[in-house]
Amino acid sequence: MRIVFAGTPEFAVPSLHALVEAGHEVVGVITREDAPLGRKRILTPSPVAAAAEALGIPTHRANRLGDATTEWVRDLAPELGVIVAYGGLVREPLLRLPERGWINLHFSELPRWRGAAPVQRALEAGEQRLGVTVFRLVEALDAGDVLTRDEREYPEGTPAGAALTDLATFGTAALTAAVELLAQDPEAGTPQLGEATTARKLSREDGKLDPTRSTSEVLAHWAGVTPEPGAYVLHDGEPLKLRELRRAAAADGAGQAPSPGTVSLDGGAAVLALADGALELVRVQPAGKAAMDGAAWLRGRGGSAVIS
RNA sequence: CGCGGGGUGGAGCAGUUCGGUAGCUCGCCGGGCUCAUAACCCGGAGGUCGUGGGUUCAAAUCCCGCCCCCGCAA
Repeated sequence: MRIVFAGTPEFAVPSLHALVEAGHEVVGVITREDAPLGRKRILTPSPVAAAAEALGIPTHRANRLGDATTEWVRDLAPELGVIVAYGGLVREPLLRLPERGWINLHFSELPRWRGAAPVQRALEAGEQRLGVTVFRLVEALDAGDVLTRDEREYPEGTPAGAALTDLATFGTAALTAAVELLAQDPEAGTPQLGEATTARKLSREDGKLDPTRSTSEVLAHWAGVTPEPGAYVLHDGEPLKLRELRRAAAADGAGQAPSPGTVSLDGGAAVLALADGALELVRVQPAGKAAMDGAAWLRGRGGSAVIS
């Protein structure tokens, strides 16, 4: 099929590759404009732009899908539009430009977690069974008829970054299957059933963990915001990023449990006491410092600390 | 010139305000104790204090330049 593809970050790249490998004619790629990256603000093309160039596919870079983009797409005369994590909405008249419309690979089991950060929000909510849904794009956000779906289980504490990377590849099967489906039946699709929830974009404040909550809750919260925007707690009023966390071996029940928020050395590991258990701070990063072992950080603080 | 923190044996820190013997918690090496241990005891190696210059009898510490790392912001 003659396809125009829209996507931006790393986890949209496997979809682009899958379409090409499935033998489809990807005639153009839309991606966000090159953005200044890092402290040195080096202007960098998006991962999808880089992938498209490597494949020899012409790109169109825009931060909004407006008239210029619509004209560009019109000239390509695609049969189908495929969008994966582009970072912007497709509206009329661009939406109805391809004969068979647009489809989107979304990283949740729609109608749950519509929006910008489905994997992060699902993990944050403690879900470990994550899904992908390919659906037809309509004007309302993530609300169109469903073509294909799939799902997969992840171990507790799987960070969002790792889950997303995995789903990005896992989801390509559902994507290419959906394209097949549309090739055979242009009217394919079934309405989304069930209650819709929204996956709001994460801000930096969303990364603040609460040590007064349960071990499961804190671990799920950590997983949802790792590596972006990054989980942190406060120590002496300064943020302490928690790069790597895991459940600590159960302490012997005999001793009095330290109050939640207390970090102490236990068998060479930095262990954070919570309401109903403890987590090991495997790797931490104080503000202004490079990441370091949790135990090393704690030793440099005299062997104990209190965070909030 | 966006704001800010930092660079001290292998790791993490203190020492810098107010210049005057290189310190702490670990790790490492050797020995001891123990049924045993990430426990304990004894001993040891390892540092041009990021870098270049300046001030001084004397600089990790004060002054100036430069390099590198990181947290924010974008």
